[in-house]
Amino acid sequence: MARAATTSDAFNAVAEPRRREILQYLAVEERPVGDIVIALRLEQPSVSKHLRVLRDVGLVRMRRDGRRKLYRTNAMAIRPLHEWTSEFERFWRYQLAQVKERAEAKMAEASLRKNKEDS
Amino acid sequence: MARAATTSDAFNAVAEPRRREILQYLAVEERPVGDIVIALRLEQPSVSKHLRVLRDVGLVRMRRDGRRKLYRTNAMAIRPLHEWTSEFERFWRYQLAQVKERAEAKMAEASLRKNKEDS
DNA sequence: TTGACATATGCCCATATAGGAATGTAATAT
DNA sequence: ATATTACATTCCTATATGGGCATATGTCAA
Repeated sequence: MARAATTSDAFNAVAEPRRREILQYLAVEERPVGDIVIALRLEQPSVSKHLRVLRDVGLVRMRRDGRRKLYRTNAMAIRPLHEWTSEFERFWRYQLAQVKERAEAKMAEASLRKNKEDS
Repeated sequence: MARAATTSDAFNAVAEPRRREILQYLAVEERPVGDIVIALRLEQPSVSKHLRVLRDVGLVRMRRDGRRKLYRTNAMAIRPLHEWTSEFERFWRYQLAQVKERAEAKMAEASLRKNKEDS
């Protein structure tokens, strides 16, 4: 079997670099498909397909405006990803603290050696 | 073309549910492969393959311990994902504020109608 | 109604897996 | 040296895309 369908999971949807770019582009305000095509320099069918995936997982919302369709990022749908990554925050904070501690211990040691030499 | 190789990007690596489970399992402390196999009920070759992907993108670290190999999540490598999702935080906060505001406006309106009826 | 404009889909192809089974390999025990 | 343990890798297969191209669909203008 291959990887689970992108249409069933936000994690898979944002695994695609272009889709991440589209989400950032549409985060501020709604835009028609054509704007995305120009801004990100992608083929129109390609943009439509990515938008389809993003819509299916709820990462973007759409509303019609005449012959155009305005898309916009649904930031709320990104929260689950944010929360998942947050679970690791205390671990990397700990790692950072360790690195700092070791660096300081090294500095102190070097300082001791220096005093010994000077004496 | 298909999606970019998982081995080149942390976003792709965590798109796989099993790999996310492995990362969580290995976040607290280092564990040998066999423990992962038992804890997550996966085939050993499958675990080795996932670990290979995770290692290639730096999401886990490994050290030998006799005939075993101890793996551990490298939380720092998850920071980029956390930061990417954080870029959307102000947008979902805004959305939440909007929802709250509308709800309150509705409540106030209903309250007004109620007073009218009563009078 | 016809035509232009804005998007969405369908098709085909090449590629990237994930899982299963079998096998290879490194390190330790006897 | 040989068996055993603990992993890693390879081979094969079915499936899931993503891009390019052509075409269908929907909406508004003349």
